[in-house]
This record gives sequence, structure tokens and C-alpha cells, in this order.
Amino acid sequence: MNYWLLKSEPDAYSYSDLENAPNQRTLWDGVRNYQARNLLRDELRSGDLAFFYHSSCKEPGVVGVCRITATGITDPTSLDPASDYYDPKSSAENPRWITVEVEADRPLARTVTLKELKNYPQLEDMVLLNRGRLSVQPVTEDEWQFILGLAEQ
DNA sequence: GCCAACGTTGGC
DNA sequence: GCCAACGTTGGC
Repeated sequence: MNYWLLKSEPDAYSYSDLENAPNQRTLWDGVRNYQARNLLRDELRSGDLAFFYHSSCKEPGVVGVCRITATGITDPTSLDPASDYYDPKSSAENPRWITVEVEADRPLARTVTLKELKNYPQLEDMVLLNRGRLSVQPVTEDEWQFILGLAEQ
């Protein structure tokens, strides 16, 4: 099993929005970055776990855990001319944007803030801290366990 | 294929 | 609102 970190702006879609969604699941749509798309398409597997990270907000940080429940799904917003995420270069026959379904697993006992994550040498190689703008990114098992531990402090 | 201009992300 | 760090676009 692999671990990931998914960013979302809470004003657009927060962890509590996921908890309140039907079946506590949602399609992780709207990603329009090829590096992130390649991870969604090729690397994420059903059963993998991901941190839910709140970005561009008052207190950026990890707020919860979610689980990947389905993969290889064409992003429907890319085919919808009415969507902000519509991409005329994508089609049902040759989809350009592939995504996954996620399910809320559990909220962290507290938000582990970005500010705090920067303090620990154990996390200095985290993608989050070194490649700021990637919205889907891998987390190592050590990083995963360490951050879960922080949340319990 | 290079690279300048431009757009976006996201922390602060 | 600012701006650094990228990513994308498009002329050449």
C-alpha cells in the first residue's frame, strides 16, 4: 500500500465537505497538472491512503485521512463545456484527465500545520516542503507515521 | 527545440 | 495583495 497527500482549498472543498458527501465519497476532479495527473492515473491504487491537506487558507495543514476507493476514472468536468475545468482537447474516446474516487477515513485529532511540519528534520525531504505546488504527491511510510504521531500530541 | 511572456499556485 | 516558483504557450 502507498501513501499520498491530496491538496484542496477548503473554501472550494474541505475535509468536512467530504465527510458530508454521499457515502463520504467524492471524485477528485479538476486536477489540471500533468505530474499530478500521472500520479492519479498510474500510481494511486484502490486501498491506498492519503492525507487531506487544506491549502490557501488561514491555517494550511493536514486535517484528515482519506482512502482511494476507485481509479482510472475519466474526469467528467473535463468533458463538460459548462465546467470551469472543461478541456476541449479531452474526449470520452481519448480522455486527457484521469482521476480517482476518495472516501473519508477519519479526521486527524488536530490539524498538523504546514508551519509545524517545517520544524522537523524527519520531514525535510517531504515533497510538500520541497515542491510546493504539486496537488497530488507521494508520502513515505516514515513521513506518514510521523505525521500521524504529531496529530496525537 | 529554445526561451520570453504569461498564468497559476499557494504561502505569507 | 505580493511575489517566488513553477508550468504552459507560442513565436521563431
